[in-house]
Amino acid sequence: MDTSGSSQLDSSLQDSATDGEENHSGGSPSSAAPTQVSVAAESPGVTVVQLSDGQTVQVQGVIQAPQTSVIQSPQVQTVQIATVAELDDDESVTDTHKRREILSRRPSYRKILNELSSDSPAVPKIDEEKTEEEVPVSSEASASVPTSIYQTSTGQYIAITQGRAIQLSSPGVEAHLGAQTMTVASSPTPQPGAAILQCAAQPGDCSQQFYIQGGQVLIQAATGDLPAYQLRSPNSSLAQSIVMAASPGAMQSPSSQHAEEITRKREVRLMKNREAARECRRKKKEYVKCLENRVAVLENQNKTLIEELKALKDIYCHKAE
DNA sequence: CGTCCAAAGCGTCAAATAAA
DNA sequence: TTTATTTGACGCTTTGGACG
Repeated sequence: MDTSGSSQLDSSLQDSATDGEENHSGGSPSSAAPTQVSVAAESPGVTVVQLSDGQTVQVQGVIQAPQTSVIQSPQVQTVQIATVAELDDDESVTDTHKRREILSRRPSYRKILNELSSDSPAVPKIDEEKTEEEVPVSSEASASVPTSIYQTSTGQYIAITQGRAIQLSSPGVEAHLGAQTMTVASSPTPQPGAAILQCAAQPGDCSQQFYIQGGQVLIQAATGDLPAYQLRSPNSSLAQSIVMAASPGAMQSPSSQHAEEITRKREVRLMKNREAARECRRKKKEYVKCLENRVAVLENQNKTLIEELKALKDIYCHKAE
């Protein structure tokens, strides 16, 4: 009777967790070893969670149990905890500020998910640099056979051919006329000095052909008139940001070069932030999924415990009669 | 088929926080 | 202290479904 209940609890927890995992590509954080906590429902909508190290936190609004839990189990419930939402209202500030205060106190998704995955090597760490640009795609129309094809996050295709030619294809980017020179500081390649990239317009289409000295790999490009790129050495996974040293075609005066420098820095900053925002949203979605999984697990757990309690009450009342 | 609307996504800014 | 990173907020665009 009671054993069936607990086994059902285990299986339901497992089912719920694996159901959620299907949504994650690289493995769910919820598959990580759980943090040992004890849970007590203090007030409706607020759950007080005692961590194993004695720290007490409040989790708000995860479970809205219709009944108050009355089970005083001798054994500590083990659940996984994803985050702590510390919600201290302060009437002395404006609503916007208050909201911002609350939200800004929230730990980063990166930290939360890293905590969840810290004990499970199968779960990839969040801060690991993703190399999704290195997913090969079908070879495009190129005169020489490309040895590597990369897709940037902006949808551009970069093909590196055997002859050290880098072809950048993007429907949205106009071809730059003339040659572009990019300087690379502290190149990891054996080649001394700066790497030179030349960009020549392809008359037939909007693609660009880059010739690179030193065998480095262009791995990322941004859309826009003044893109920023990353170079990666073939024998090193360490990417380095590079910048356009000259705008296409024209030599410039120092003042306009300064303006160009400012514009370029801004472009690089915007591109970085763009990528960061994208990544942040991805983390947030993952985090929300993780919480939803946890809600499902805890709801199942609550339901099972309520049923168990009811059964025990029945037995007790039967004996008393 | 065109219009409306809600949801989702994206880029940017700004503030908070972390790291150097 | 300075610089880099993270993330909420805001406005805009895109997308998909409902409706006439």
